[in-house]
Amino acid sequence: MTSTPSHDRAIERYNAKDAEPRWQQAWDAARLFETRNDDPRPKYYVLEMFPYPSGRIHVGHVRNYAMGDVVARYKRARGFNVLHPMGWDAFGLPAENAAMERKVNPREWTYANIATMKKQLQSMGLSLDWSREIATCDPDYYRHQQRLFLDFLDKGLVTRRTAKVNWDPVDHTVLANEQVIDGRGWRSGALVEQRELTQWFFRISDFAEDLLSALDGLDRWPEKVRVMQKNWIGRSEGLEVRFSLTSAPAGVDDAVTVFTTRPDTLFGARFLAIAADHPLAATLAADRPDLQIFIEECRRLGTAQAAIDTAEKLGFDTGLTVRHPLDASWTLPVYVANFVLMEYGTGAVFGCPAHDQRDLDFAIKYDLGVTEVYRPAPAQDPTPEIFEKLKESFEKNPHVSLSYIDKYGYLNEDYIDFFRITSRAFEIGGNEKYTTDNSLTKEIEEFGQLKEDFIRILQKVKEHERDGEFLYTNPIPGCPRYVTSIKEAIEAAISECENRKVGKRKIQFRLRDWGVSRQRYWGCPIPIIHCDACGPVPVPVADLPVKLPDDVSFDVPGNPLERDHAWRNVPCPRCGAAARRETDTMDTFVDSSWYYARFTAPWLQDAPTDRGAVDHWLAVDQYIGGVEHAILHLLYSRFFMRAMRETGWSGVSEPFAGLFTQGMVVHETYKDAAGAWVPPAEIRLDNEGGTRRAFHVGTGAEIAIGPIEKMSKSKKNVVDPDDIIASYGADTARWFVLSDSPPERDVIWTEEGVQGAARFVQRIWRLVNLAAVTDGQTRAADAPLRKAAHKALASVEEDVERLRFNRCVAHVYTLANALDEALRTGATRTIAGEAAGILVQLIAPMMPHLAEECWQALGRDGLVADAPWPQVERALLVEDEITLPVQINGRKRADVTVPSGADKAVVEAAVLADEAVLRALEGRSPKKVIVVPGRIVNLVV
RNA sequence: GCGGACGUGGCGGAACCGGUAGACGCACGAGACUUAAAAUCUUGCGGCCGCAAGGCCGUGCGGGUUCGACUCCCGCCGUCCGCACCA
Repeated sequence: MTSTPSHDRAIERYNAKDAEPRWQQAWDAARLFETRNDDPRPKYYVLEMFPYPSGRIHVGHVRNYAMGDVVARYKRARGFNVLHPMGWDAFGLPAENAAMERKVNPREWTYANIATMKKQLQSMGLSLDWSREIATCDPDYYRHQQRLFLDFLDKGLVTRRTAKVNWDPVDHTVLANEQVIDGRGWRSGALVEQRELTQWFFRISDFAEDLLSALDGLDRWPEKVRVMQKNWIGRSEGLEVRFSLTSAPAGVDDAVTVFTTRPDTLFGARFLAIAADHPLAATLAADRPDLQIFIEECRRLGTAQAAIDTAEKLGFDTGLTVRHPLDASWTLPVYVANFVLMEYGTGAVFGCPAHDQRDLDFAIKYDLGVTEVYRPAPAQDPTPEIFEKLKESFEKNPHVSLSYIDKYGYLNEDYIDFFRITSRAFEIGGNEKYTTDNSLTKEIEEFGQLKEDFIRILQKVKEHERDGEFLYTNPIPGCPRYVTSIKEAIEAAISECENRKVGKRKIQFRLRDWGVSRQRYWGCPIPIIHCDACGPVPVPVADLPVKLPDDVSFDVPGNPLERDHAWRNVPCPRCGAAARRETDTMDTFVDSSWYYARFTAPWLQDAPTDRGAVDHWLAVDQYIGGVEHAILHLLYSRFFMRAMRETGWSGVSEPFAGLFTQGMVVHETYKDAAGAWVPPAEIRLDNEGGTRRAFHVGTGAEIAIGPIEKMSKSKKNVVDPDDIIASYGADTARWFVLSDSPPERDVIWTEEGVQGAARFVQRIWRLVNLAAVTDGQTRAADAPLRKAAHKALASVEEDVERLRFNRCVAHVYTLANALDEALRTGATRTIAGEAAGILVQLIAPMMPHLAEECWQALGRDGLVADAPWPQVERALLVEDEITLPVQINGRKRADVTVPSGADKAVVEAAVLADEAVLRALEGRSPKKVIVVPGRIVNLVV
């Protein structure tokens, strides 16, 4: 007997509003997500980047946490002891801005936001261990950060020095290099000024080499992020070389040191250029008003960036000259130039106009001349006669062609092609493809038995392709006149300079130390007391935390800590004399650099971490967050783990073994006739006849649909998760953000999409309820259903592991369709119930509340959130029969069905007996039959 | 300028290691149920030709390798992202 899913039984609609809080309470009551450190099961640490408590969560958070929750719930079902904590990145400027604008206390404002957002997150039904919740603004958190600071200081990982810093005139604070984007503050957008201040620095550059090389081991990080960090660290190898001044003015070094990655072009040097901030420039400017003016101008233009491309290269001739390090008879003029950066290398460069566009521009402008060092080897195309000769001779005897290479000294594309042809002719390549570079390498690897000569030719081809060939017109001593590799020349130049003691090999990094001092109130106080006699003295560990004062006012701009004399004036811990607290607080990126480690034992009172817990849980197995933190947060955290290792607080050095950067949630924009932005909540969409139109709900006026953009308050294209959860439920919202796009790409939030998700929630509910009571008797319907269930199960497993949630969603739909079909064709209750159970478990990580409700409807015991993951029956995944497409000359002409294990001969016979095949062959007999077992058959006629 | 990613129906996307292009969803069309609507169900849905069977074309463009190319190679075009006077 058959039943129609929708009609024969009245099933109440699934009521998310009622069910969701009920199941959230059930999970809480069972303390399901509280994780114990001593649990013997294998650990799995899944973490999403913790939010800043700005006020309310946004859909971006929903997407981020939904993804993390899928992983957490799945891994839990797979038998892992999962750590999935949540906290608050709670220090930062918005709290102070709110204090100034609304006269609220930053602490109260922050904690109120935390309360709101926590409620919102809880309404999403996330499997979080709230017992480990931390807020970085809590003294119980930042006291340990102060301890780490002191320990780092003790180990020499923190220094204090005067430095030119990026000053944000709007936020009244210093910014790290990483926080200056296009010369503007990352938060305020104000043009950054340069100021000279005494600052605390974390010596991240001490770890530059390790931070760089360890990137290779982070194979579960996106390539993109690794490349960005690699570029940011910016390692370059080269030479530091001294150009001695012909006559040094009093009070300056008698030489200018220059860093170069191209010492092989030293003999192309025509001038020396130093930065406007170079000490030599400063000294000279003391009694040179015109130079002083020039330097001022450079500074003004310096960070303005407006259009560095169009900015003219400007120089100022100091009148000084230097001697060439390799030939004292050469002298070169010294310029102050606006394109030289004091922050990189030594703040001085030598200009080689022949081989650098920028140097050439400068040399032309100031008439400094050009000396050529390299000239490309002359291109000699082989005449057809020569080519034929080569070919012929190779065919006769591969060795002969060597003499041609020696004789003509060139290798060009034709020649390379020639080798491909000839090598195939000799059947040394077999079926292998010949591509330019890889295959040549492969060739060398695979055919190691080839005659040495041949290998030599191939290698020479490769070198040619990589470096070109150059004639060294003005060679460095000890370097051949003719080079195939620039590297060779560079090496020669470095050894020559080292031999003559005018320079030394140098590895230069772009990465600078991390300045952490911030002239702000709402941050972690730096635990230092300044004493006139003793200098900066660390606060004794016993006196921690240095707590922020609570009663502060923001009536005047600037840092209220500086005005709080009661807080500020304290005796020196060393000598007891009157002293002052450090009033700077730490960059908030410090707070987020180790919170994931604190989560492993957040209850500890006396220490930042417990070594056992940290070493057990770290590295985080799966970290998920926005790509905007690719450099700042992720690099700082990597530094922090290393610093904590040095100070004994951790035994690991990489915090995040797996990293995933999810895309944004974007939305259409809407503009009314007056050009004002209209929020989606006020829009009614009409899709009549496939044409999308938007109307205002209130006025009915047509609204223009604009481009899809990142959700922003200014364009009002924002949807509030609370509204979505209120009208559709958390599961619908979670399902939608996981469903439409691959997780690393942006997802477009659409009303239609959300409604589709909501419909599916009801459909699952209906199907599961029908499966629970179906009285079907058609055994034939059972087998395909079981097969479909286990196929979906296997596919979801694979795709969750690879975080391809959009594909998981598709597999679930496919199983739902199969269950629907099976119910309609009368599958038995046992099998329908089993399949429905699998379906429920598959959706459980994504739509946990609905899954519980369904689990109950199926009469299963306990909570699905606590149920072990079902076992795939591999036998069901194997088909008995398989339908193979048959191609004739690469075009599909027929299908044949054969037993799945059939060997080639059987398949071939079946194909050649097939009617459709015979018809398509039109009496021709195939020249060749290609059978790819289990895949395809192709007949060549 | 340097580096990276991407380009597939009306839309989001799928297609494993080179083996039936368009899974799954959204939107849309036709139909059923309904007084009606919603919900639900059935069905169609890359383009062109055809009543149909079927055929031809089709994964940004142009070439190539292969029995066979969205996938590999060469050369273009376009979009997005990151870095950018880095010596």
